[in-house]
Amino acid sequence: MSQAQSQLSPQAGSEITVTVSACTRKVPKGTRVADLFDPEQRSRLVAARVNGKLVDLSYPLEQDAVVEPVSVDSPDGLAILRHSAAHLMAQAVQSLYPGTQVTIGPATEDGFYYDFAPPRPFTAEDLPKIEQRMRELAAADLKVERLEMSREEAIELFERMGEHYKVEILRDLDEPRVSVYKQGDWMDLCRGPHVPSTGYLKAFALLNVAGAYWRGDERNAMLSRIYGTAFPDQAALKEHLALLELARSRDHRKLGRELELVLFDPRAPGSPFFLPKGTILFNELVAYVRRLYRRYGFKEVITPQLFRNELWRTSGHWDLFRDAMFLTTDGENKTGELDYALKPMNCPAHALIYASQKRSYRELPLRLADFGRLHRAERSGVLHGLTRVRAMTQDDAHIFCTMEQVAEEVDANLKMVREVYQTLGFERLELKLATMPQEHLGSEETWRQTERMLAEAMERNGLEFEVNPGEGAFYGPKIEIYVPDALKRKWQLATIQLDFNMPERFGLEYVTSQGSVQRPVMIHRAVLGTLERFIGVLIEHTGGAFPFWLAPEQVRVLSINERVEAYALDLSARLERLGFRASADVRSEKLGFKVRQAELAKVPYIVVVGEREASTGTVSLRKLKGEKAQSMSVDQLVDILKSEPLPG
RNA sequence: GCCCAUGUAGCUCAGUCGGUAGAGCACUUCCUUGGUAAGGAAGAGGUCACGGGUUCGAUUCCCGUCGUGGGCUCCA
Repeated sequence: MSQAQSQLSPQAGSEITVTVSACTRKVPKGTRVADLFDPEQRSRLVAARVNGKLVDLSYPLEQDAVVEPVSVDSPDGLAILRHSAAHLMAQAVQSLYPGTQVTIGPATEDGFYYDFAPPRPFTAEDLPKIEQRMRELAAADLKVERLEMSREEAIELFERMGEHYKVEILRDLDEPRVSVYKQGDWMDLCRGPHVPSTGYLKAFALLNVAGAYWRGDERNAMLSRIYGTAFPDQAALKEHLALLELARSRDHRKLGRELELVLFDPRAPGSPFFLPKGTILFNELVAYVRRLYRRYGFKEVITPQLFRNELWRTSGHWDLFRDAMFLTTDGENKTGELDYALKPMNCPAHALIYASQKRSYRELPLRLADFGRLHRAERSGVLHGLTRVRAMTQDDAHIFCTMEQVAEEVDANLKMVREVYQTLGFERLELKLATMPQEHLGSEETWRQTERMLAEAMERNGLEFEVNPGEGAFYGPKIEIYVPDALKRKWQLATIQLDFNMPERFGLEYVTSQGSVQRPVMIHRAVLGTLERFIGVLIEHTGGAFPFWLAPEQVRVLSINERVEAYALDLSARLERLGFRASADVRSEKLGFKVRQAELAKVPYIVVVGEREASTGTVSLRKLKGEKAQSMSVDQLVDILKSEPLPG
């Protein structure tokens, strides 16, 4: 600690040159970063970059440097604020629950967490108490100090404090010197930087508790994680909490039930029932993809649900995917051996179709599409409404093509993906290249080569992407396409994957124009991905107000009284004959009540008819969320309905 | 699978410091025939998730199972 002190005292007389915001000036050696800024500027600063490296505001400048301020409003600044909030929480927790060890506590994309090893796991009831203590510690405006020491000193220090996880982290570190942050009497091993004092933490909230494994490995101890978030000011925090609230109100599990789209029953965990309205949504999406298939040259097939294990041994699923497969047998089988399995993927079935006849280069690319039902034995703890299921339907297809055709096929599928998401109202796509995982089939050389092909395809199409190392499927690398929804959450839906292994395992071949025999390449791809998940995301994205072509109920005719019941029923019948999903609400309820219910059901066109309309053959149209009702003839209404676009 | 929480009417939730239960909405019937987000009345509806244990007695306390939720891990 004495060394830390001495670093802070400037050597009188010597000067260094610093550049701040393109202005260069001389300051005494040892000047603290904070002193380069006037108090007004300083109030929004939480840290600085010195020659590109993030440091505390108390950092003493020892040599010439370029200094950039890091404001709390910048992404870096916000992350620092949240990291400091995590420290504040840890301090509060340790003061309230003695015997609790700290582990790690980083900032995340929209908040922070800290993993603790407490004598007893925390529960939600602990949060208000911790939050209150945090407020007290923030109000005390404790100075946050950075201490530097040797690794050995730190190990000794944390041993003494009984922080065994920190000692473990220290033992794994390479650096000879480490930093420890101190606020009040509380200390934590940390790289930093941090805000100058706890008073900077003005707006934070603790959100939930959860279990988490030490270092993310399920063989390790289960720790107790507390999630929270922090913002520069109360207004921003409130806004964030409001967004979380909105997300809750749009939860597809809630809306799915309220809008009578889906049902879950404990007797089929992870397996949604699609109710009549949900089935319309499902089938309309499938119909849309089928229209695209005609345009993009896919041929649809229907393949078996259940296969003998021999198939899975051939495909490689038996070795690498068996844990996630439902194994079964038939009632005649006396051996008890589970010799069949429900398919978890369609690809082996399509390989069998390919292999069922001698193939010529003239047939390629052969694009086989399949809406087959897949089953995967997802572990019970991961199931989540429609977005994480055990029974699923993908808009799955496998393209068998020559090596030379791969680029064109990947391009076409990227195009299809962009078309679909634009049509469905998702503004942006984020792409990732998922590379060779630990468990994989095929040589590393083939992997690197195919990874390059996918990267080049994205570059060729002017698409930016990140690399997701080790996240490829076991049979090949993939382009993962993430879609941010209306609530800024990201979902992986579409995917394009290259596969050189499956063709090998199934011995797939084609005859070239020269008469020689070649192995085709297989491309796995899905656009909506898993329909169940897609529908879950779409429900949350739209809040249940689907575009007209997807709306389970497109028009509802509301009668004002019994005298116009026949007119209302005739009208809805006529619209149904024209192919629209129409219904009539002729109950003896007040109009306001019927309007309310139709609005809550998110019916896009609400048509009101009373005696005025019945006598003139007109309707009063109220569009969902629409302002004023409009009067028009039935033919005009039909024209409006007919003008609603049907994509594809 | 693991940690924590949780399971009361179709839905959202009260409640019982251990003596087998209640509201609102929805549902059924009746009254009401109303002009753009909730008209009124009556009725029906529950093995308090399931299985054990403690107890004179368990929906309530304890244990287990299953489901659900928040995460971890995995992945579409």
